[in-house]
Amino acid sequence: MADAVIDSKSEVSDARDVTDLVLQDILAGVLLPGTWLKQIDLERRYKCTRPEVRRALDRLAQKRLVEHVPNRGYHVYEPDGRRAREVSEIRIVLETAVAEAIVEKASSAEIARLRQLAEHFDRMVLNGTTLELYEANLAFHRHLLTLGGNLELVELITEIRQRTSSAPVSQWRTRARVEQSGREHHMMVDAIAASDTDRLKVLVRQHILQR
Amino acid sequence: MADAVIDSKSEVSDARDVTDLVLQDILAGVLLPGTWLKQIDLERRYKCTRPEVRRALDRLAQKRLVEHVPNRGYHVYEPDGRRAREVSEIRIVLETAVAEAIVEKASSAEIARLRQLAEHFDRMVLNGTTLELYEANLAFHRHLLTLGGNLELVELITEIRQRTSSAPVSQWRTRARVEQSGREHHMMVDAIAASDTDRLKVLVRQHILQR
DNA sequence: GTATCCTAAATTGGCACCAATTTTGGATAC
DNA sequence: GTATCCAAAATTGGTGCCAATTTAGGATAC
Repeated sequence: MADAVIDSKSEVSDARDVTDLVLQDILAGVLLPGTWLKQIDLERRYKCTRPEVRRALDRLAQKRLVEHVPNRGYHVYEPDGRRAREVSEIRIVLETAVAEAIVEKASSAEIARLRQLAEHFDRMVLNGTTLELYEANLAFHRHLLTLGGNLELVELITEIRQRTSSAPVSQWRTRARVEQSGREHHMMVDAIAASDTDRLKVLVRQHILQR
Repeated sequence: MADAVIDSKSEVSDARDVTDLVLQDILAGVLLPGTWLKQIDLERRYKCTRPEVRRALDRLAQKRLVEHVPNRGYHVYEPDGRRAREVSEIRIVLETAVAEAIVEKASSAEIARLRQLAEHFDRMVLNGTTLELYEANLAFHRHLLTLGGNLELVELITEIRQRTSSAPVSQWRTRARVEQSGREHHMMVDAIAASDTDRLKVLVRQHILQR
């Protein structure tokens, strides 16, 4: 992807994978749950070819973000309360489990970096798009988990995070809630700096549940 | 260089998805790590079309069981010690976490069913193929996890189990080890029947690590 | 006026062909 | 004898076309 960044012509869309573009539009709430993703529309919307569209849809179906109905097409999954709850449970188990390793291994330099990312999130709350906010949040949490030392876990959580974010707009709509998220980020960094594992665990649990 | 072995006899049914067939051959050790999966070979081996092969390869690449090198093709991933260790860690965290729920919710009927599956595994140790043994093991663990009540977790663990089973043959080679697995299954069922959560957790941890 | 059937448009999904890139084998130069 | 370069073969990956299936619209019967 590094070489693709240099090539910033008229549109970024040619360089990045179509799958990510559709994914982001689903996460951003542009493509609402239940919407039928007609291949001809996606083809035009993302300026790409038919096979690319099909591959993207197949990948999203594998990730279970869209459902495939043979000879009918693909449509965005409806939000599933049970699934969302179960994914939250899984995230709590995994993310509180790494809390110990994080407190143990975090150097002051890495804590400073984490603080930077928390501040970047705050800035995006004030003057950033929904997508930028989403990515700032993701960056913070990815770096947080990276401190645990289990890279496979970082990827896994990043993956399952996308799994139930079918209605991020409604979840992130209220400004108060987003600002609360920002404060919690800083509290987590504080807990790490203070080597307070138990507090970090409580914060992580709350942070996942409150959304 | 060792190319994909062409064996036109092993075709069983057109009904199943090609992706699963390739997946099973990788898990069974028929397609060894490092093997280049030439599209023309797969096409003939599984009696399917070129697009089907491509979709299967793309899906396996998403699951990170094969690596895609542009204009070169797809090859089976080499076993990665670090990754295997990290996946084991994740599995321990997740599977010990559901231990409580399992002990709490398991009815006598479901415990009996679990016992059946453990016994089925034992039979496959004696007179079953590597694949049948693998599936009997999977069936036991899936039912075990199902008792926890978090269906999303069942799917997730099933998924990450496949993620590092690139060398199941070497892992499962010794009969003594497989028989030990069978005994551990029964010990786990015993612990559930006795409502001994802590013992179940210890057993689960050992079971994951010993492989 | 309503329900049913039938025809036509639209969409999906598979198939075959072709261009682009890489690898292999051999010939040539040193 | 060894290394380098070039040409031919093979493989990947994209494009366009067409068949199969579904849906929408309208005509007909009751």
